[in-house]
Amino acid sequence: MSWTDERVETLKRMWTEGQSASQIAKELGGVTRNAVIGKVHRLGLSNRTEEGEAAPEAPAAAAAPAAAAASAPEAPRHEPVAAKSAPEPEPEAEPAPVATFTPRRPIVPAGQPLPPQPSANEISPEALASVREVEKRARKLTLMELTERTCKWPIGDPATEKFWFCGLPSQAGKPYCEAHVGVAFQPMSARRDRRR
DNA sequence: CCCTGATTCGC
DNA sequence: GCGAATCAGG
Repeated sequence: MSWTDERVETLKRMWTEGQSASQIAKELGGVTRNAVIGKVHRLGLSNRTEEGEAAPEAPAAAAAPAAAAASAPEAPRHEPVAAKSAPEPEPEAEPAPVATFTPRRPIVPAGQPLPPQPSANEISPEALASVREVEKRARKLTLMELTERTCKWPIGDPATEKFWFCGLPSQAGKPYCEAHVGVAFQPMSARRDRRR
């Protein structure tokens, strides 16, 4: 493969959009991410900041909204957590900062469709027990250690040091490990004849 | 371990 | 010019 005008154009467009080198390489085909990065440098566009602009813009406050937009178009409303002792798993509440930060309107590969959002939050005793057991063995990953195959269930209070992500192997295509999938995705039947 | 971009250097 | 190998890092 060679760098035809068309391929270079695609490269420029995607790079400007904030796509990663590997994503661009995948899109183009026939090249590795190294080739893409090399080309990017030769083209002199390694600096992704727009021309002229001297505004590096701090991503500080933007993190949460960005994550929400990327992974959960409809962020579920949280019930105020009753007791601090029991971090009360939210029904499929995406941890706010989960999405990887990428600049410039990246085209998010589209995660899994969000499961139905149960309004009630009733969890089977078995599932709860399983979760408690699993959370003892949590890998306690930090945000940046999360990958597509690690459980992203948040554990603890984000406002304190005692906060981490489960990190156990996630179910294929799911954001959580088996135990947390069990509490995050509840079949209607499980909640059916429960009353509060 | 998964990923990111940056750099080097033989081709 | 090209890009694999390597480096540095989250």
